[in-house]
Amino acid sequence: MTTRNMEDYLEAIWNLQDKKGYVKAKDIAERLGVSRPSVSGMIRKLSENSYILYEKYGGIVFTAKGKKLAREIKKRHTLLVEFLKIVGVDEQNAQQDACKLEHDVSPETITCLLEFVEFISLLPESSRWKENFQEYLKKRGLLGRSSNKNKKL
Amino acid sequence: MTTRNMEDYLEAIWNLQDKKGYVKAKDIAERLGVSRPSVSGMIRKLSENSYILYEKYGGIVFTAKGKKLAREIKKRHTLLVEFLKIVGVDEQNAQQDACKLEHDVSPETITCLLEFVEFISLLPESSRWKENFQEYLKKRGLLGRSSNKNKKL
DNA sequence: TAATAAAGTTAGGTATGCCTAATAATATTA
DNA sequence: TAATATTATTAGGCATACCTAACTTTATTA
Repeated sequence: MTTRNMEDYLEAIWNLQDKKGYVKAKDIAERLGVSRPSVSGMIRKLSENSYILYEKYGGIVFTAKGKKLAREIKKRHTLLVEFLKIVGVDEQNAQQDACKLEHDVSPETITCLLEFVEFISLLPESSRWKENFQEYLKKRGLLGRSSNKNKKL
Repeated sequence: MTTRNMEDYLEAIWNLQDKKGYVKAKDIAERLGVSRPSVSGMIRKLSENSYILYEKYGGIVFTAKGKKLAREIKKRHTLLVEFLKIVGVDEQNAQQDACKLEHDVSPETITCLLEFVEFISLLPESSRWKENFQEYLKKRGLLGRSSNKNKKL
């Protein structure tokens, strides 16, 4: 099994690979806000569990297993962000929350959220669902804020 | 600050208090699927942090601070369950997922979900939003299953 | 009330994951 | 190429949270 932390590292590695074409321990550390020794430790662990290939002082490459998992995590993340935006969470918060939530959503819930997002996107223009919801949020003064921290729970 | 674990224990205590009128370490252990020594440790911690009042071999009582937090956690949980059910997650999965998700949702997202749930419940009968969504799910064969584990991510 | 059972605590150990300080390897550049 | 700077690793420790085994306290009941 993978821990939430292993998933975070895998996702970070995936994103770095995507963005820079290669992955350095130092960059992982920066991205996750963690010390380099922590990264070293996790790299060993991910390597021992065959999610990545690694040799000391060498480069990091996904195994098939690791790639598959990283891709799933990434998809989960993207889906969550999409969903959160639909219900009115702003981009930045959506990104942050997705990172935290993505470890805990069950496959059943993932499926439901996926269906929900699709359903909304497939609604005919005439339904104006999104517009109505946005209207509703606006009326309640909840749109276009960067934070609602002080709102009632 | 509270850890995710402290929150879980506080919620368990809240629920037991609610259901039985009193709280025994043994019941907490059972509810959380954890050993009695683990409960002892956490009780000490919660007590040291003034969430509960406790004396060795005695009863457990919330402080004002603890009660406030426990109530918030509980509300968060209820909201998440409500929301998950709206998007088609079955009761049991909704309960389980809510337990895991409730620690990570930001206040802003909580607010949005709350608005969403309210918005849906306030829709006029004529909109038949829920029915349409259920219809959609049914067509895709996703309703009334106990699990969708094998569905695509 | 004395023996037994149930509940709670302490002691000691495991695993994850983080940190700083010190060391080793690789890269850079003088 | 030799000195320096960068990057990565190991060593040693801290905090959380869990466990089992042994012990203590409280409750039950014979």
